[in-house]
Amino acid sequence: METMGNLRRSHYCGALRESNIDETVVLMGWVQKRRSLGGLVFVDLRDTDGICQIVFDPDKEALFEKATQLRSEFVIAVKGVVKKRESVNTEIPTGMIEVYADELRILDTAETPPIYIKDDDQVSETKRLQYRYLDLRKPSMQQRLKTRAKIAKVIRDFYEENRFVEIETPVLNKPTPEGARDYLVPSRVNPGKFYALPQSPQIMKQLLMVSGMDRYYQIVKCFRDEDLRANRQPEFTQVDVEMSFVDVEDILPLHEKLINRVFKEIRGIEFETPFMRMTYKEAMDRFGSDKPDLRFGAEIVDLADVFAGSEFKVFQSALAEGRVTKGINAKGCADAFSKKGISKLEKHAKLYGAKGMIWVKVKEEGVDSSILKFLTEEEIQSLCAKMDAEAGDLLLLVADGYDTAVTSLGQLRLEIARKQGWLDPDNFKVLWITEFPLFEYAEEEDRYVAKHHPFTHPMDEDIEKMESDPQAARAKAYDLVINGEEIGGGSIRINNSELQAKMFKALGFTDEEAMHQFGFLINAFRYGTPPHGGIAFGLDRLVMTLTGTENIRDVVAFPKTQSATCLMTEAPTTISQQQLDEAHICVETKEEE
RNA sequence: GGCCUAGUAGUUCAGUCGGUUAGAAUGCCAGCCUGUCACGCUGGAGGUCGAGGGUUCGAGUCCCUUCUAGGUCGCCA
Repeated sequence: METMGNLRRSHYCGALRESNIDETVVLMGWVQKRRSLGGLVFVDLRDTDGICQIVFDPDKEALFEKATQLRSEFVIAVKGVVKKRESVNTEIPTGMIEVYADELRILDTAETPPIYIKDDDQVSETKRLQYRYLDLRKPSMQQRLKTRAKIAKVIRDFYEENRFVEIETPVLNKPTPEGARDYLVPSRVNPGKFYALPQSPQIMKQLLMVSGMDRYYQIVKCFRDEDLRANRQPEFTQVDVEMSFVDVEDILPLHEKLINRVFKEIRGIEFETPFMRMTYKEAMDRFGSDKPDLRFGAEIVDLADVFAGSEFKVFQSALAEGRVTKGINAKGCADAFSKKGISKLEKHAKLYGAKGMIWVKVKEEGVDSSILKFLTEEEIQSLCAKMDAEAGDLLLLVADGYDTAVTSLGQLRLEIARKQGWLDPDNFKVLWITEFPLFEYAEEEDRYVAKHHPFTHPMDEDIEKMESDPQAARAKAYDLVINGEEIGGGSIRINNSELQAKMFKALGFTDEEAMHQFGFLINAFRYGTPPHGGIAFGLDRLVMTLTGTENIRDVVAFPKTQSATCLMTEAPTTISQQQLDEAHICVETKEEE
């Protein structure tokens, strides 16, 4: 085995160009590929910056012999002279030149890697996660991690310029029964007691406003012990922000500047300001979602008028029972979905609670429909007019409760867009969703819970409704949505003890319960609290959007599987009895039945 | 907790109605090859068909159970 000795890297592999011709360089990296032509050996050398071709000439006998021993992923140092290539490779940036080796040191050998180390691999997620350190050698993975770091830097610079102070908040916290499940940490010195890892630094950042820190930000890990999704990991990174003496109109414009700065730096894109705003209600009405994807149309249309006098039972009973009839127009899709395709769409709608789905195909020769025999000519005319339908369009209708109808139609809209390739990853549509409901009814608990969190300020004109009509009370809460993904969200907080007490009461907390859970915050608020509010962005999702990937694992160096395990380290694991004893934990093992 | 998909060579996959010794590509190993860059040519090695049980003369294939990975609903204040 050889060492670097006095050799030191002079250039990164990917950096060499024709301007370096005749220079003597030292490169270090991994053997991507060795091509031996018998009398000539080529090596593609890879480092974090790119790939460069090395040539070994048989005239230098010992060197040549050594080069033939090279295998994939050997780590080597090469000293040589940059020369213009006899035959260029236009596929790579360094394709005009190559390095004629004078010296080769094998710094480490390597076993044959269990997965391919190239971007167009087809290796399963399981293998990639098991050998993550090899997977991360791929240029695309390195690029995404670098982009992630750059995004974080742009964000830090922005907040520093705007008088924000980055402050670290505790990782070991008081557990909160509200909200997501906590990850718990036992305290050795306090037998039987537990910390919780932060779901978000929410309360701490509000206390920093009470402290007079004025403007806080932090790029911080948060933890939620909930089931995973393509865009959800149990630990994730939040860009967490809080500001004093502000209202909604101060926070949104400032963060439009931030988003524009990030998109400009990373993608060269700037959005028109102010960003589009849409109320929660409008988003639900038009898109059946509080995170609408505006890259395509097919908006939800209310069809109550059209079928007011319908003979069709489903529409009749819908009308009678206070349900709604709504539809979307999938432009030009009449021929895109066969009987089977439409049946799949209906199945998709049913996933979201719809009891059924009606389809209408508009064609030159007339309409075809699953309920054709129930439709009068007048209704067809009226339907087509209302939905702006022309020949070639596919109309999908759902008659159901409001929530089910708009949600299932909103999901159908997305499913069709996916199938039809309407979702251009390089087309960005950004908007704010505002005026979220303050409360949400939790059926299993039979009470109202905070839609955002219990410190969210109601809209000034809706304060009365907290008691009189909780369902209708709106909050000073907002989400930033890009291409159907919730990128961030926040709210103005309550800064008045009386209003906070009213809020806890509306949520069904007794004074004792409120004091027990949030006493320190309630106490803090007694000593002068500025009006304040904030926002938090999901850094992982922002990076996903900017790098055009749909899976959060692509932007996290060492992610967890869907069952929240790490295939590489095999965390979590059982621990020794000694560790359990020290933590004062007794583990119950289920007996085999 | 529910639903859907997948699990066969190091890797990615094919494997028909249950029937001979489970195939391909790629990777790997060896030999040949002086301008390759998906190098080429020749040859070779490589399999607990995720695991367990069942049906059958016979199971990669059918049935049951289970594990793992992915997607999703619930969940994610």
